[in-house]
Amino acid sequence: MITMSPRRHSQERAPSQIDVARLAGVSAQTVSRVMSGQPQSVRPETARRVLAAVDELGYRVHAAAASLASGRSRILGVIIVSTDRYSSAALGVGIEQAAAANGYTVTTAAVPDHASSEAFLDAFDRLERQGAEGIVLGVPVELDSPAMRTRTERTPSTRSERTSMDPDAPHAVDQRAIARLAVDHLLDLGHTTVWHVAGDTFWLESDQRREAWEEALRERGITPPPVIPGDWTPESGYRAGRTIAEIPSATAVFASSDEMAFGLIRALHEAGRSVPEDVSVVSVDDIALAAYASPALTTVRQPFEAMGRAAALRLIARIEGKDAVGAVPDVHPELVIRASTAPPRA
Amino acid sequence: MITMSPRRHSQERAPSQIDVARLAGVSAQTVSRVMSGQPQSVRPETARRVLAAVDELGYRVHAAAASLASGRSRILGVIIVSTDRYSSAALGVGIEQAAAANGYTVTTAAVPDHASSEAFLDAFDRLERQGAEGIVLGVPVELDSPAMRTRTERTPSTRSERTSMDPDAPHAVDQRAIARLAVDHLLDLGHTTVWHVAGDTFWLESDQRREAWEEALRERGITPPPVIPGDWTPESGYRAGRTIAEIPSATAVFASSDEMAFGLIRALHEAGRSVPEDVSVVSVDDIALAAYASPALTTVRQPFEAMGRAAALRLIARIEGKDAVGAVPDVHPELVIRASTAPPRA
DNA sequence: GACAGAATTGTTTGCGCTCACATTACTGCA
DNA sequence: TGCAGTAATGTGAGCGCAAACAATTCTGTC
Repeated sequence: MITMSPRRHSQERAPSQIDVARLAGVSAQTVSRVMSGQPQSVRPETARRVLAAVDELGYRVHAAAASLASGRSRILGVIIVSTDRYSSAALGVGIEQAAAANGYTVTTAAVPDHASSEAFLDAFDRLERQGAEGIVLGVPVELDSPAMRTRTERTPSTRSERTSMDPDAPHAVDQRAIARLAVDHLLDLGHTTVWHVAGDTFWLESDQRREAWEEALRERGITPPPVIPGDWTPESGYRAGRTIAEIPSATAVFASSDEMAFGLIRALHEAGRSVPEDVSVVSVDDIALAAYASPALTTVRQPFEAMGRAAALRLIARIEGKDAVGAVPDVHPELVIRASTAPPRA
Repeated sequence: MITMSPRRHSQERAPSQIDVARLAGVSAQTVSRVMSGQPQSVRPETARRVLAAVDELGYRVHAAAASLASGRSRILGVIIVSTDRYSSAALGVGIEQAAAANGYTVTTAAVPDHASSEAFLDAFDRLERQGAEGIVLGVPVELDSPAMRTRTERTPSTRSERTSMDPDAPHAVDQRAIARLAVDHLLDLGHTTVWHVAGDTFWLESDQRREAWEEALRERGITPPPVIPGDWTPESGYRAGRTIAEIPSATAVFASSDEMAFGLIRALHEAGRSVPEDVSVVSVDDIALAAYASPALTTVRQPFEAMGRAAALRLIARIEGKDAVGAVPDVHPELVIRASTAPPRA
């Protein structure tokens, strides 16, 4: 049996810039110039020779060395919550897309849902240590603590949601608009009030939607009914549904996620109340399965991929000090009317 | 207005090992020893002084420099398909978990679904350039091409699925077992045959399940009906459902994903065929919403997180030349019986 | 055909860290 | 008390690359 060193999986040292330079008959610096790709001052003929040598040797730039020498890593960090939730996944896809399109790599640090701020700071530190030039905060976090403050001053970061601090963050969707779209739709249908199944209060979005729901109701002179708590999951939606089923006067519900709407509707059906005949339901997200619920969900779509792309793009622009890195996509929520809403029974 | 350099977001250079060493009154090497954490030969008192200096200065190891000097990056690469599909997300969570637990960082490279092998090789190269010491292949890919071969020889990689080549890969779930679980359940219920809505044939799993489905049928002397194509999405399940609705003799269907089952059931209902009274449906995955379909889905659960953890763990073990990095979790599929299956009508 | 100015290429240096080895400070035991 | 042996720390070098600057080759112009 052949013994081999555990670490070296290649037979010999990987080719370096110098090997390429030697083979192409140029200096290492010229190789560097060719590899960095910019239409720099290298004669086409020279570049061709270098590229040929690169090809022959299978040379690859050593990112760590380049990063050390240049001070730039072109790494984007992403802090995500370790769930398989649709929204996180879609957000990640968008971030990755925008990063790749601009020559950035993304490295992720997952934290548990409801992570302590220590866990969060730790994730941040891990990304900084990796050399991340910017960090997308895909998790709710207190930015005002001294510890966070020093960090965000040091390395630029963007949250993927909009806070009350920067109400106009153009890359995050307006949560209040979401609630308003949902409530107005229900009210316009003729319902006299709208109940609300909130998302996990750990997330900023939850409160923002709840507040906007209350506000929309009050504006029409309606006193908001008590909030029914939830946590995004279908299970919590189911529990909320059992509560609502006991309230005969409830004919319209605004649920803060599609997944909760699935559970909610199931509970309603089990209690003999049909949707939308007895109870109308509007939810949020428009996941792939929303159209295949029974009944198909009327929901406020969030363009998650675009949100991810927008966040990454904004961050890259900030890192590079440019005003724009191509157009930052629009991230407006949109009401998708399907079959889970109807006018109240006469 | 204050102007500031675009790149430097910190006021001055980040503290380095030497700064810490100076403050603690030790050599840089000692700082290195303390930072690398192993219970090396450093007096507790010295370590304490170093740590205090680290804290005061806010020092962080510069991963790129460490990587350059040591030749080890402790980076795990992951190639994922850029969809928000539940399975990819959950797999990613598992990988990230196992990586973090072993001191590895993960960096991702997304490729479009149905990516060309060029796109795939490109993703691989990007990860290698980042210094990934191992790569998890979360995407179906031809491993036998010369280009892939040189790459996988150079840097260890693991696919997240099981191939026919290594039927015993202990970290990937046995797709044939999945199909068998589904088919046997249906047949045992008394159905005379089982129709199959396949997943996207781009994915290895699809074919493996289809083959096992055929085999299970033949073993009981049943000639398999034609395969109905699908691509994992609820839309494709819906199309398949319309096809099946036209076949009065079809009373049992094995759909290769829960999402397709949602579409399938919807189509069946629209055609006036009820589930499970007229048609029984078994699917695969057991996503969070499976229990909230109408009817609740009988499905073969795949432990995605565990699969991800297992893949990462195996890879790390390979990188470090160890036999084990803690226990590699079990990844057996499991039939979850809910409400979408029943005996055929008398 | 000579020269300024630009285009192209080369040389030197050091990024921040860990490795391998050298040195010094300790311990225990005869 | 002294010395071997070990524990704890320090020293020099170099990982692979890009920045800064220097040197060389090209233009085009009169």
